[in-house]
Amino acid sequence: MIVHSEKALPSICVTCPHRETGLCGTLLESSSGDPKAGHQPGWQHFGTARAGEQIVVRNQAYNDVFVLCAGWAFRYVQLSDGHRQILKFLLPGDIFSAIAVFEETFHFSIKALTDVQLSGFARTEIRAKCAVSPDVRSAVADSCISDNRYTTELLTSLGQRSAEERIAHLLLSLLPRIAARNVIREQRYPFPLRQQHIADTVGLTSVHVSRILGLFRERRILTLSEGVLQVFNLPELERIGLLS
Amino acid sequence: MIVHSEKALPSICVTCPHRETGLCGTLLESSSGDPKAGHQPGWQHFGTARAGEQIVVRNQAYNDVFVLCAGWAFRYVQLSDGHRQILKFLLPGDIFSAIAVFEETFHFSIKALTDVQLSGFARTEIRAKCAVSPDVRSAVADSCISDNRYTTELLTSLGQRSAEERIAHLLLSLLPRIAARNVIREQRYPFPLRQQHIADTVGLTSVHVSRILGLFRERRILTLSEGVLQVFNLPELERIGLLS
DNA sequence: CGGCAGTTTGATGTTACTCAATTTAAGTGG
DNA sequence: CCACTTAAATTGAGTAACATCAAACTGCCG
Repeated sequence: MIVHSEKALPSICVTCPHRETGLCGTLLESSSGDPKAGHQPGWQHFGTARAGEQIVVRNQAYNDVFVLCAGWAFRYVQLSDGHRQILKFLLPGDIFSAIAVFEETFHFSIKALTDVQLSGFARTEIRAKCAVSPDVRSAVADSCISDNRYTTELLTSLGQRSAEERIAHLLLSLLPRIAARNVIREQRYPFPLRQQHIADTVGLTSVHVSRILGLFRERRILTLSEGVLQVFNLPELERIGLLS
Repeated sequence: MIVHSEKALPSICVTCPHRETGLCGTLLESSSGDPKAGHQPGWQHFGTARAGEQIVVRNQAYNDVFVLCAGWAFRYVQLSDGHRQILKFLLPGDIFSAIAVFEETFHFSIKALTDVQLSGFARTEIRAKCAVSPDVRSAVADSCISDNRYTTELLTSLGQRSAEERIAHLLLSLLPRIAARNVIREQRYPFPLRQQHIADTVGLTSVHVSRILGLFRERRILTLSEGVLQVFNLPELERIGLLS
């Protein structure tokens, strides 16, 4: 049930910041024949944030639709008792939330996991483009759909699966997304999550996550340390985590 | 964090079937000045299903966008080992899935909880209307947004909350939706879910759900039997289930 | 009356949490 | 390069929450 097909890659903004040649993906391309025409000041901005910094505050109003250009971030909900549910990890090219095209406020917060670069596009502009360009429309719709699908999978994982299965499933869901953005050699994936992040995603404590990862290591399935996830036995990992 | 604001009521199709006067909501209204003009054969169909019947099969292609007209249904994912995750309960007026406007296949199944009546609108027609009418566009967007929001809440509930809290939260999320469609006297809500449905929604066993409901009954918070949910102590239920 | 689906209850088992101590890793400043 | 500090990961022991299994009970319908 893992969503493997990431539709090639979201072509939005992956390479744009600080590059003369950057085509800023569907959004900019669609605005006119010339990609650069999109880079008018006033409706598009670049920004950066340090690791750990909160970028988006839940229920606060924003006039921009944001896209992550570099680094990792994550959507989450912070509860009053200190608990935190992480909803999704964002990788370069991901829209913070496709819903932002229609709504001013987010129903989750967003925090930078690593140092990040991001772009903001004025909502009014995007809506205008949406009305005109089928490409933009379908880019937004696709993002909405894949969000929905992913959330559903995670929900199913939390509701019906054991700790091992949830963690395996989470890792499996991230592998293709990482691979789409990095050259992977010897099954070594750049992986900036702390065990606490995994715990907050799959609804376990970091202590328990540590134990499960220890098990995976003992069984020579994978190791996770120093920001690198190395997978030794992918079939076994899939056997554990590929719910269907 | 409960989504209390249901935007009055989705006005789509609540009253349409078998009624001369039925205005079939935004979709039909928008098509022309005359609501009845929408009721052309060929692009709109009515249907019924018996309680327990599966209406939509996951990953199967449909040409219609469905709306529930009467009765209850639910979205779910059936796993190979017999586990089932229920994603959302559908009440009269609910679109089966707003995503269906953009995609042919559903990433979940749908089953009738009670006997139901439903309408199908040809996707091509809806897309055409979408392009033309801002009302239809925003109706679809709203449904997409509220789906996303609801799924996120349930996810957070499963990931971070105890059995009591999850069940209380689920009930609280249903109350206003039921109240928007029924006259409620003495806090008695029509409530067709079996304990197994609750269990499959919040990721518990039906045995455990029974125990928790027993506790709630002992503490005079609520009773649930014979298709009726009666709430005695709403503030207490909210104290338990209103995560924030 | 018997049968069936759903609920309740009890006894027991397992999973995952909590608390706390220890180890490891990564800086930081001398 | 080495103490010192700090965040993260690991480990162990005890506990709480929830699952599992099985039996009994309820209401309903033929």
